[in-house]
Amino acid sequence: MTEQPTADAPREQDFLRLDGQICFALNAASRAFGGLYRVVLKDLGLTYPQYLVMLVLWEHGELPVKELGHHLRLDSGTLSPLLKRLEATGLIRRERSAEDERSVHVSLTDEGVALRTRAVEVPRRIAAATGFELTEIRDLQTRLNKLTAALDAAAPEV
Amino acid sequence: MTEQPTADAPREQDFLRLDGQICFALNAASRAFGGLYRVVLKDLGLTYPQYLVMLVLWEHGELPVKELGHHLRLDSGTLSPLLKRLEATGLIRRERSAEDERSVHVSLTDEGVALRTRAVEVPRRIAAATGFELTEIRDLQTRLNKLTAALDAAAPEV
DNA sequence: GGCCATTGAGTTGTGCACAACTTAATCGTG
DNA sequence: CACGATTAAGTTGTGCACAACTCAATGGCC
Repeated sequence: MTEQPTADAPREQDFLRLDGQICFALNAASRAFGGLYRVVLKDLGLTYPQYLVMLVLWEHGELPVKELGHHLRLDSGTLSPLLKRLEATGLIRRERSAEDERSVHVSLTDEGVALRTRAVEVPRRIAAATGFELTEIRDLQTRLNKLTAALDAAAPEV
Repeated sequence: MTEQPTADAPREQDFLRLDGQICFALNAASRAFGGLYRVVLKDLGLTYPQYLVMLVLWEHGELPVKELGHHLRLDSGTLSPLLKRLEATGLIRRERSAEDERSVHVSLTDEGVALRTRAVEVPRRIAAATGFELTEIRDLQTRLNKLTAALDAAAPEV
């Protein structure tokens, strides 16, 4: 591995510079989005993770917690309390499955279904705020998904 | 604005699909990185946000909390307890400034300085795990920084 | 000099992420 | 059928992110 002090191959000491860390750029962008969503979602009475849960339910309808977690990459440790809060606000129902008593099915209440019509505004408001072209967004998204897949694949062997 | 059902201009109902949300891709990638760092940083006894603080201190030396927060986009509400934990592990010192008693200066202990030699491994192990070319990483990073800047600029007016 | 707005840290409360664990239901195999 | 392994959800504990707040120090301005 040849390492010369160029833009593409930084010197040894540069590896620990904060502004050279892709993860920090990712983290910062993610939090910046969070701030934006917090403002936009306030009207709907949702936090950002709660909004993601609602997206999945609007798209797929009733689902066991396990499936929900698969879509969102979240485990029951995160979802259980979050779903309880959503149930408390009256947007979803949680019911033990009759066929398999281990599993809990999550479904939308009428109120939860109704919220969708108010939520269609959200993506457009967010997209407008980024000021990015849609093609650029899609491209970025493709790369990020590739990156996530690579990280997931690498995780077990690190 | 013309909207036709092509790949670049999805139909109305597709706007609420989870897999169409750039923020989710970002969020997922960020958490996937988090999992990787958790494993790698375990040896150093650091969490990922603590590692970021150490990066800034290794790069800039002694800094007031305010400056640290500026680099990391974090406020005192997040930093104060985090810095206390780092102080408790003996990696940093926190000292009230003599010139301005409102401000607290954060500096590295000998132990904190020494940790750097063990940390130089981290970025390479992470980079290896991504399996991405360095140029691709840099490109992605540039776009993310642009995105973050756009979001920050948009935030006040949303 | 006196007064008030501003500033920097810290505290409190809420919610999320995740590891480690518990509990109960189900499955598989002899 | 019995019994150990597996599975799904939930609980507990730690740490981070952030809003809203407190408190003390500072600075500006009359």
